[in-house]
Formats: sequence, structure tokens, C-alpha cells
Amino acid sequence: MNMASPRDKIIQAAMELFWLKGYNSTSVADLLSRTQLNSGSLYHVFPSKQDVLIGVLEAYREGIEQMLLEPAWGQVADPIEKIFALLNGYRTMIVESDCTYGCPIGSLALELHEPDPRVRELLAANFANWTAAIERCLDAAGKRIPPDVDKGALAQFVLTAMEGGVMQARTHRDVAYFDRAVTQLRAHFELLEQAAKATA
Amino acid sequence: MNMASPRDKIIQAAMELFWLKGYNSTSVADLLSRTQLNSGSLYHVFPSKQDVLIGVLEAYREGIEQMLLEPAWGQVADPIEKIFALLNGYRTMIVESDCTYGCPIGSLALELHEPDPRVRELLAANFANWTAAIERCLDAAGKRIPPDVDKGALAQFVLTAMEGGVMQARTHRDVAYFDRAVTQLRAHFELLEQAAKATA
DNA sequence: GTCTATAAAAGGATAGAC
DNA sequence: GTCTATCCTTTTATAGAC
Repeated sequence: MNMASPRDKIIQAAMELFWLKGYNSTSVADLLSRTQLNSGSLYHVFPSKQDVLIGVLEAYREGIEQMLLEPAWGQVADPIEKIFALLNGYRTMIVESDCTYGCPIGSLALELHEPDPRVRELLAANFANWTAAIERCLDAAGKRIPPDVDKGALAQFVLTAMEGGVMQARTHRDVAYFDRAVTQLRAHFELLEQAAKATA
Repeated sequence: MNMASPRDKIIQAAMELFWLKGYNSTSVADLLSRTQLNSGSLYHVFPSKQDVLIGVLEAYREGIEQMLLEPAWGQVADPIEKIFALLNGYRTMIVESDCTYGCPIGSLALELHEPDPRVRELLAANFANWTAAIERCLDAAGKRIPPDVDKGALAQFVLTAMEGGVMQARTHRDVAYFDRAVTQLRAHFELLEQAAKATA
């Protein structure tokens, strides 16, 4: 039996539709149609469409471990390989979507030009959680990273490479653009590991 | 006197408004208001709003030298410094916009989820021209880059870093996120130059 | 080529019964 | 909490005179 509350149904549908079509191009009618709810139910839970967006961003924020990190890291122990396993998870989504995949957070971050403070905070929090997870990997890598490297900045650079790679793969409809970004990042990590060894 | 044709006025206004508000959030009425034209004039030149978008993307494609590269490279001779001068140009725009700056092409690339083939081609062509310019710098850098490095992939990586850095600076409303991305890219180039020297 | 008026549809949101 | 009906605005685009 289906115990999903109207709220959960709407968040679920909105996560999918905002990802597929974007926020502006998803109408409240789209959400009602997909959830089989009536407008009264939606507006009873969410005073406005923007409140649905806030709910979606909160759901992504709360779900990063379960939805993103655990699936990618289940089989991987090495902390640096965890980083590339996560990136490979994105690669899978790119391929499975015929290169139309966009990072849900990154896409919203660029689509919304004058977001509410609350919305912007949640976008930033999602990025911050993502890079914090990478930074934990870098910390776990210990002396394989030269000690003078700013690990927060390097973690952020991994997100940068992911977002830029996803953007270009999607625009060119060719996963090779993502692969090249990851290859360059991998080369950077190898140079860092060599430098760490040389000064050890 | 003002010799700007209605077409030029509309393209100019659309470049500004699509950048400020995005494509979907810019109405035809916004374009008419800013250009002081009437709808008859606009639709006489552009059969639909999407044709305005195509005109905008063509204008960016044609104007990359004059609008972007020449201003950044006027005083810079060193090919690798040209790359970072270009990135510094983006930094200036970020700061001048109070960290609301978004790359016009990158923002459109992520906002438009199901673009017309023509629109997608133009987005891709804009990215391709940008990375081609970087690749010319890398070629000019000669032996400072190790010969086994894929210069096309590295050029693309520069775009990746720029787009990812802009996205995060804008989301966090803090140029430091852009600066950190550039710093990491700079570190990568320095490691590459060291590697090139070591094997010379 | 440009003007005004307006069509036609879609959008977010609300009212009031149940 | 959920239903239906509908308000009101905005939106893209067109018609037909000038």
C-alpha cells in the first residue's frame, strides 16, 4: 500500500520535474498531474511554488549520504578512489540519460537569477555538504596530499571539475567532455601524489 | 545620432536581460520596454522569442574576440598568463556584479533543458570557440607544457574551472570560491611546467 | 516597417463547499 | 485535508490599419 503523504509525493515529483525541465518550466499543474493531487492539497502543504523548491533543496541536503555518497562508495575503501568513484557515479547518470543529465543543484543555481535568500542558502548548503564529503576523503588520504595544499580549496576544485564537466557533456551531448575533465583532475591528483612523495 | 537598427537594439537588450534574468524570466514585453519598440517591430525581425535567443548566441559567437579576448589580452604577451588574464577578466565581472555574475553561455546551457538543435549547437559552438582560444595559448606555450599532455583536454579543463568557479562564487555570493578554483588551476599549471622542465 | 489592439493560452494562486 | 471551479495576471504571438 502507498503510505506516501501528499507532501512526500509532491517533493518526489518536484525533484524529478525540476531536474528534467527546470524550475521555471515546471508548472504547478505539472506537479498536480504527476502526483494525481488537486491544487487544494498542494497549496494546503506548500503556500507557494517556491516553498516546493525549498522542500526539494532540503530533501537533497538531507539525502546526500543515502542518495549520493553511499551508492558510490559502497565498494570503495581508498579515500582518493572514493572521489573518483563519486565522479564515476555522475558519469553513469550522464550516460544513462543520453547526455542530458544536469546536476540538479548546479542547474538550479544557474537557472535562478534572483533567488530568495532562503533558496540561495540551501543551494550553497548543498554545495558545501558535497565539498565537505570530498574534504573528508582528502583528510583520510593523509600524506598522499602535500601538507601545504589547501584541502578545502582542492575539495572545492573537485566540485568545480564535476560541474564544469557535466555542463559541457550536456551541451555537447557527449560524455567525452566529462571524461576529459575527470582525466585532467586525475592527472592533477597524480602530480600532487608525486610531489608528496618527493618531499617525504 | 543613433543608427542602431531595431534588430541590433533587440539583440543588445536581450543579451543584457538574458544575462540578468535568464531566458525564461525575460518576457517579450521586457525586451519591448527596454528597446522602446513595439511588438510589431520585434516580430517583424524575429518570428519568435527563440529566434531572439539564436541571434544572441550568434552575437556572442561572433563577438568573442572583440568582447572577451582582446580586452583581457591587450597588455599580456605570455601565452600562459593570457589564460589567467582571461580568468581575471571573469573575476572582475564577478566583483563588479557583487558576485551575481554568471557566464551568459553557461547559464543558458543549464537553464534550457530541452533546447532546439540550433540553440544547442550554438551553445556548443560558443564553448568550442572559447576552448579553442585557450588551446592556441597552450600551443604557443610550447615546451612549457609536457608533450604528452592533451592540450585540447587541458584547454577544456580551463573552461571547466572557470564555469565551476563562477557557479560557486555566485551561489555563495563570495568571489573567494572563484579565486580558489583559479588557484588550484594555477597549481596544476605549475606542476605541469615543473614536469616539463624535469624531462627536458 | 511600424502602430495599436487583442487574441488565445498558460501561469500561480484562491474560494468556499464538503 | 481535499474537492471543484475560477479569478487574475502574464505570456507569446497575431491582425489589420497606417
